[in-house]
Amino acid sequence: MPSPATQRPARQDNRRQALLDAAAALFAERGYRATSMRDLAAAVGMLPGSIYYHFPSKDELLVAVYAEGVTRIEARVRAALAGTRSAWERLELACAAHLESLLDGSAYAAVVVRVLPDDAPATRDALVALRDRHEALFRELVDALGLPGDAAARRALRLLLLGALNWVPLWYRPGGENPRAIAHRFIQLLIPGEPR
Amino acid sequence: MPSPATQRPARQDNRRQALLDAAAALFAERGYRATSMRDLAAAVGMLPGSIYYHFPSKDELLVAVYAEGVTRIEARVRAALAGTRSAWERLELACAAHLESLLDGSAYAAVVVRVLPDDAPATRDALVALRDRHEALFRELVDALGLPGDAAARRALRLLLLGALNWVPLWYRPGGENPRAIAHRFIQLLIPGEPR
DNA sequence: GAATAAAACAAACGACCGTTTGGTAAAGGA
DNA sequence: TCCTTTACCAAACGGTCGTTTGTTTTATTC
Repeated sequence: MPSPATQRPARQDNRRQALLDAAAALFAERGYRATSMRDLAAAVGMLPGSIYYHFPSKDELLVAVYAEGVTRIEARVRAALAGTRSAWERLELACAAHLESLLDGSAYAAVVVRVLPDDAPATRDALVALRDRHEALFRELVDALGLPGDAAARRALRLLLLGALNWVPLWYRPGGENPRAIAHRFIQLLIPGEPR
Repeated sequence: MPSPATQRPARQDNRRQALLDAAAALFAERGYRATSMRDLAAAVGMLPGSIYYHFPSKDELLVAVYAEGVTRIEARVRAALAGTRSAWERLELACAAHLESLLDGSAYAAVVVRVLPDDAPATRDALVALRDRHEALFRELVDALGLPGDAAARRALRLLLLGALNWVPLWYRPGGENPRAIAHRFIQLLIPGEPR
């Protein structure tokens, strides 16, 4: 018989989270290849070899950070959509939440757009699958707009928007417009039939 | 007295171009850090140390490739704009030319969006300056649209568009819509006052 | 054909890489 | 108390990195 949950060893994988956090910060700041296991070990105060008690390889560590990043972005976007609103409003809120994840948010989210799947070829498929999972959410939001045109047109809108959003970290400076304002501007540019 | 131009040593820097070409191809395909000087030397059939006769460092080599990439994209965009047309048509042609550079075109252009300025920190400023030079061209095109709204709105449109375009290589597959069609779809999504 | 410069070779430099191995202190259950 | 598991240290493994140095080949010029 399995022991009750309260008896589970509390000491298990204490530093795993610290490692993930440090890896996310370093990967987001310097990139995957520019971050060495020695950098990471120094950041959490252990020796390089000790990392391998918690993770089997650097690649697996990246996948773990990446998965956590996608999960966090998704959660933030879903939370922003909690109230039912108009389709365009929902899309704007999703964009704002996505952007906030990349810019204000934890380093995990930044890794998802900073580290390209080809940076760690062995993990390519895993990373792409994670990325697709998140993009499916935007597919729903765009489909809900009820726009004219075929599926290819909706796909174009989705890719246009996600590309623009994911590129923001390359030019964003904390002094300027905040993520919410940027999302609002982007959506305003895309709402049709409002010639003003 | 300087000798006439016809007497200038024709043998000067013969393989420099071959090196640049190979570097562009490798940087575009694998990224900057994933490409070693030994990979590059093997690609052009020389020994690693020989590269340093033509370029003082790997970083400088990247800057040279990057500059050539920006120059080629710019040239292609300007060529596409040769005939005078409406402002929106001009913007669409510029987008199509930009996309064709990234997708069909030489590897030089791909390096400009594949390699991020932070991948080689010492060259950051140089790469950013080159990128800005190219973006100024799009600033002109967007300003020429005569849109309502302030400069910040025009800036948002420019960054939205360039971000979306530069992200295309991450999802583009040769089988689907060609660069020209993608540019057309993107612009259609952005032309205001056409509710259909 | 000797002198000169261009362009490459051959070999190594020290530093750093991801990872492995074997040992060890400390905590928790029996 | 003994014993197992957890979590780490200490030290090294082979390999690759960007780069330097000294020498040699190759082409051009006088």
